[in-house]
Amino acid sequence: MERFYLTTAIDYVNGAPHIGHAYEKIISDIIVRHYKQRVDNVYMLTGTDEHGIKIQKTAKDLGTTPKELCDKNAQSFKDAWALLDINYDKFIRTTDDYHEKCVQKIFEKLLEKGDIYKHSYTGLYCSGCECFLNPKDLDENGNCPIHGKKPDKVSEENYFFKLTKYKDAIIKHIKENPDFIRPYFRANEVLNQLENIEDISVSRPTSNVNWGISVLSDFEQVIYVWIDALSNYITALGYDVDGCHGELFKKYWPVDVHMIGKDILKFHSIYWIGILMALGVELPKSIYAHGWIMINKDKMSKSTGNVISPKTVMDSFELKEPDALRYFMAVTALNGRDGNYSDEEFKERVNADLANNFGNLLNRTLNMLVKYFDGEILPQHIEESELTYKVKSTVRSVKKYFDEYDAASAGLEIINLADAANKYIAERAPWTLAKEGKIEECGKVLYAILDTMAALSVLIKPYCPNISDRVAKQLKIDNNVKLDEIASCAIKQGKLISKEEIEPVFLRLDSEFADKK
RNA sequence: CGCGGGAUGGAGCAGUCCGGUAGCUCGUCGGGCUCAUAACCCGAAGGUCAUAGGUUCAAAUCCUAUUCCCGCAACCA
Repeated sequence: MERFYLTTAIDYVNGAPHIGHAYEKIISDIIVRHYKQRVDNVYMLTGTDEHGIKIQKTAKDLGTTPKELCDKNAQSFKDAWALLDINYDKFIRTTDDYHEKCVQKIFEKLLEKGDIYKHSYTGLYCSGCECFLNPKDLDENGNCPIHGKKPDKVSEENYFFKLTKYKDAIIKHIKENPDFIRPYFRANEVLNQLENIEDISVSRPTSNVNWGISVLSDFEQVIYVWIDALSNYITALGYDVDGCHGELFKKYWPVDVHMIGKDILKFHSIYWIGILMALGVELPKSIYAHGWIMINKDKMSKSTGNVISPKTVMDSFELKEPDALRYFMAVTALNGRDGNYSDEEFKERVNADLANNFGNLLNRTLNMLVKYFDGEILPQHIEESELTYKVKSTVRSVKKYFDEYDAASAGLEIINLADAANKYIAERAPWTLAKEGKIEECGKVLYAILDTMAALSVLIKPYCPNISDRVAKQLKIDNNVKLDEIASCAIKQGKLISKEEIEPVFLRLDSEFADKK
C-alpha cells in the first residue's frame, strides 16, 4: 500500500458542531496520522453538507440567507476542528462551485443512461412540517403527530434513481467482501435492509425546496441529498464524468475507508454504492460505521438538552490542547460500539492513563537519570532489554488493530506498554540499585525505560501529538518517523537533560499543579 | 411469529465457535516502595455466569423453553 485515502461524513450545517461530530473527526484524524506513520501518501477529506429544506427554513427563521448561514456554520466546524488538531487535507463544502458543477454532470449522465427517471409520487404532505410524512409516523387518527392535523394527499413529480437495478450486485459485493462493511456485524443489518429496497427519490421540485443544486436539464427541480452530498467523496478529488479526472482522483480513488456514523450506513453501503455502480466508478474498499457517544449514558439530543461541544469540555477543564479529549474519545468506544462521555469518566480515564501511567513514567525516570547520572546517558548503559521485545510486539499489534480501523484497541495496547514499563521499574527498583552501588545495572534499567518511552512517543503521536512532542523533546529524539523505523537504542549517549529541563508531559486534571498553571 | 445482538463479582467488558480450575480494566480493602504528577508495585475480598429444564463423567460454553434489555427496520453525528 503506497497511498491511503480516508473520508469522514460531511456534517449538516444546520447547527453547531458537538462532541458527536467531533468523535468521528478525532478517530478519523488518529487513523490518518497513524497511516502517515506507515505510508507516504495519505489524504483526508472532511467538509460540510449545506443544501436542503432545513437550512432554507432555519435561514428564513433567522432572517438571513441560506448562503450566509452556511458560511457562518461551516466556519464554526472548521474552528472546532482546528481546536482539536484535526489535520484534514481538504475541506469540501457542497456549495463549492466545482462540486455543484460536477454533481450536475453526474445527474445528467445517470439521466442519459436511464438510471434516473421521472416519476409522479403521491404522498401525505403536512403543510406544517412542509414535508411528506410516512404513513407509519401518523398517530392513530391518521394525523400528523406534531401538528395534529390531517396531512393532504399531494402528488409531485420527482426524479428517481433505479436503485433496484443494482440490488443484486450490491448484495453480491457485500457477501463476497467481508471487510467491506466494518465492523462485520453491521453487514447483516445492511443485507436485511437490502431485501426491501426501492428506487430512491433524488430530486425535489423547486416549489418545495429551492436551496439546492439545480437539475441542468430541468430547472424546476433541485438535486436531493443522495447525489448531492454523497458525491463529495469523488468531486473533492476532481472526478470527471467524462473520464478526465484530476490528479488526486487518479492517485487516491478508490477510497480506503469512508468513516461514518452508524445512522448513515444505509446511505453509504446501499445508495452510494448503487450510484457508483451506475457511474461505473470503482467501489470504496471499506465503509466503517462507528457508534455514538452517549452523554452520561443518555443519547445526545436537542430535546433532552444534553448536547455538548468539544469546546465546552476543553473549557471546563481549562485544556489548552486537545490531546486528552482526543485520547478519551478514541478509547471510550470499542470497535464500532457506542461510547460514553461523562466529566467524571473523562477525568479519571485521562488521569489514570496519560498522567499516572504514561506521563509520570517519563518524569520519574528522568528524575532518576539526573539524580544518579547527572542527566547523562553513558555508553555502557545502552543496550536492548526485555522491554525492547515488548515494544516490537506492541508495534505489531497496533498495526494489526489499525488495519481494522480500531483506534480504541490500538490505544489501549499503547497504554499497556507504558504499564509494562512501570512494572519493570518496580521489579528492578533502580533507586535500590543506586543505593547498593550497583550503578551500572541501575543505568541500564533507566536506559531501557527511556528507550521504551522514545518508542511510546512515536506510538502515541496519532492520539496525542502535543504530548508526544514534549516526550520527544526531553529525550532528544525524532518522533517524526515511520513505525517501522522505530529503533531500539534511539537515545544517544551524552548529556540528555538537566533538572530544570524536566517538564511533566501531561498534568493530572484538577491537580494542584494544573491549578497553578 | 420482521431481522439481528445481548443478559458473567459495585461499574464496564472478555471467555461461548472447538464443553474440563471464571479472567481483564476501574472501584473497595490491606500491604509494599519512596525515583515520581496524592503517583508506582504487590496482595485480598466480592460472581448459584438472567430463569427453568435437558444432553454429558463434566455446561458460562451445546440443546429446548421462558423473562428482560438493546440495535436495525424509520433523513438522529
